[in-house]
Amino acid sequence: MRSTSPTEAFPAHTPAASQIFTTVLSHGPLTRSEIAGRTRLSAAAVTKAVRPLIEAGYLVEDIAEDARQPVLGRPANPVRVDGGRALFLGIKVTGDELIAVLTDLCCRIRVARRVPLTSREPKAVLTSVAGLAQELLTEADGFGVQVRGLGIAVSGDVDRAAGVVRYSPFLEWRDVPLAELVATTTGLAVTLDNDVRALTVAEQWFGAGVGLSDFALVTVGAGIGCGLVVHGQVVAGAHGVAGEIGHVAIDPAGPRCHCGNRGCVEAIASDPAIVGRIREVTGASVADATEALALAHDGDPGAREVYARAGAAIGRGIATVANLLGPERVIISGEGLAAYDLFAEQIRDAFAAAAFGSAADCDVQTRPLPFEEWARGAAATAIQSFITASDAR
Amino acid sequence: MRSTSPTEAFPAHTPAASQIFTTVLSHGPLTRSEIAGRTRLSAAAVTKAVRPLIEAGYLVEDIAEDARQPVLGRPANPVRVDGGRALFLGIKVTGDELIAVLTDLCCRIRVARRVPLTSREPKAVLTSVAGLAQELLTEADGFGVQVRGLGIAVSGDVDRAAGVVRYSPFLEWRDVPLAELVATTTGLAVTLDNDVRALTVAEQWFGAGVGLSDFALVTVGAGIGCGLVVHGQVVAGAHGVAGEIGHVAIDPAGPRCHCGNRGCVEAIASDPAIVGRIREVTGASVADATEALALAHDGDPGAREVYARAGAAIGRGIATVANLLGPERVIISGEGLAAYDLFAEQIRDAFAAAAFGSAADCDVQTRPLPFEEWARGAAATAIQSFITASDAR
DNA sequence: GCCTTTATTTTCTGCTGTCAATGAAAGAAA
DNA sequence: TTTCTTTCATTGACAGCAGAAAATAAAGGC
Repeated sequence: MRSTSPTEAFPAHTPAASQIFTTVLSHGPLTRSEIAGRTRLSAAAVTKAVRPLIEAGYLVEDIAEDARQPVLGRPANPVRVDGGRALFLGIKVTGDELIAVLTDLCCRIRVARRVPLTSREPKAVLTSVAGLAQELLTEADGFGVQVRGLGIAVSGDVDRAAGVVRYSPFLEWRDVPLAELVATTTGLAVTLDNDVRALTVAEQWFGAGVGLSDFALVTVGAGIGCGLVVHGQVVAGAHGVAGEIGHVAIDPAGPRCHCGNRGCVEAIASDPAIVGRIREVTGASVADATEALALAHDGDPGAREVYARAGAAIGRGIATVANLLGPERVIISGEGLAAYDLFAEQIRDAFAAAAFGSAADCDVQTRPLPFEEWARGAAATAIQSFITASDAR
Repeated sequence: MRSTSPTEAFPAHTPAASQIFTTVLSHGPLTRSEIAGRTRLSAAAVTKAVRPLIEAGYLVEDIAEDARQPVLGRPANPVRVDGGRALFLGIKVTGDELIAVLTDLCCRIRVARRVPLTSREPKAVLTSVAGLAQELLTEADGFGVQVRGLGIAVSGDVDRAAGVVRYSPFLEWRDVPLAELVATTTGLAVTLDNDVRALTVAEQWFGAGVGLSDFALVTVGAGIGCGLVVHGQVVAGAHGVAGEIGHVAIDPAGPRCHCGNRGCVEAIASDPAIVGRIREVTGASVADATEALALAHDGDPGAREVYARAGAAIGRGIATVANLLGPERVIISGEGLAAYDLFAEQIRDAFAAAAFGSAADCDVQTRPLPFEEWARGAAATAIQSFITASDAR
């Protein structure tokens, strides 16, 4: 009794149904008339599209609504997504470990797992991924619900449509058709995407990007990444590269970056850059970001100065994005956010100084990023694929 | 017998018809089956959508096709847009003059005019614009075809949907509802847009951006501007600001910019910046861009160096766009292109150095920009409005 | 019990785009 | 010359989606 029995398709064949479902998915319980208003569909169209979704169990009516204030007229009947109706897997592949989550249809994490990666060879990674997927599928059996898809997130140049990792520096891969490999091994519908884009999808559907047609997500940590949503769609770039805020050069006199250039944001504000610079400045033997952070929190002026410069670099990078795209919001996230108190002020100041005109009106937010979040992003892409799969266009 | 008699609507009520028309407009003569292939519609749908467009005279069949090579099967019957079926006006408003063109439906310029602006007061500008429009309307009478729309392009923060100039530094305007004012004065359907975005629309529909879903247009001249097309749509920015490549800061030690920041691309590579810098470096009394150019072409090493630096700045700016958006193509244009031989190499070198990974695969082109081109962009927005006006969604 | 108000559903209708068959205009073959 | 083949184009039947209007439902107030 595996939970991966033959997949029945998601019953949203029309654009309207698809749009309605994602609206409810993102905006929580909504009454039919609210849905009609948001989607600009007629109430009749909503009713018709909602019915099969309820019959299939993907939507449920919230009947027991106690806390509603007495209003005039027939009380509205909110509808919400039944998260428990389907499960999804998300796996983030890094250079040295796999992070996996089992989520429900609302992308809430049910189970999380982490396993180290012993080899970066595609074959070995495939085996690990398949093993981890099997493990989570067994867990999923306990919920009595099918797992309907597996999302995989890999950093680097990833072709989602083709399911191929074109080039991943961390894994040292070129043109690995990972989606197909994992699909044949696990029997699941596999969606492969770039890790930052996957996180952006999660944010767009389930996070701080809900309802926005233009926003940016900036991740700070071992690298500096950026996912962009323009016109309501994640930007993928004509050549597979987009959102490389880490390699936006902000200072020709800055430190050399591993990309060969000088003064990239990543060469100033990534964890390794900060650690290296602190070592250089203070002479202390700082091993990693945690120690660097501790030193700065201890009040070491040299270390604090390094963080301040990093913050300024990030702020300038964000301002560049804002100047070019004019997003409604920028969400800053990532492991590097642990040092937020050390560079928050500089980010804001540098952003405010470098943002041009009303680009400065852009709302800059921060969001903590638990380690499973990357894997959750992968799961979000799987959910997205599942929902839009049956959509003709 | 004014050519602005009551406007009959464009007979493309369905998305398919609209899509088909714009495809033919951009890609020149196409047979019905080619249209079906490009638009991914069925041949039947094309036939049905094309008929009313032919009946209304917007499309015509190219019957006299002599140069066709003998092919098997029934000869294809190409269809093209009858440019002469409708006329449009485009007016670009700068700080000290108006540039106006009369174009046909294919955005080919029929008449061009330039008049100096004596005052920047909204009222005075309105009078000048209306007068110029009337003048061109009279010209249009000679063609015996109606003028179906007027496009106005203004630099600064322009809200196209509302038809309002939110803020224009050159004109020193704030919240001027220019579209409505001109519409009531001239009786024409008026489309108001930012100048660079207008130029981008022209490029997208009639220029080097045809068929591309992601490209950037960079204009070099008195300012450095950038129009972006992402996912097939011109980026407008959530707050009305987008494409401000001129205020991307590339060097914290660079010259101060009028925006208050340091090292903006515009502070290094705009005409005034170049002129100022050449004066500073060479001590020569250079009055304007033309003299600066002459000096550099005479071989003055100081002047040439200034142009080289400008080229490098532009190249870095373009690389930033490419890193963030991964466009398929970047089109460089603008009056500043007159100096292209002086900085072409630096643009390419700086771009190649600063573009990350396959972002460097982006095709960087240059296109001369005659002075009427800005006004033609305005006309293009009017054509766009005319065609999509009847489109329900 | 009736009215008002708001939410939802039903019924009907218009319209779009697809399918499959048919017509048209060539060159090729008999 | 006649017939075939090939490719384009057109036609008519049809399915399906979404909108409009009207009906129905579910409250609260009187």
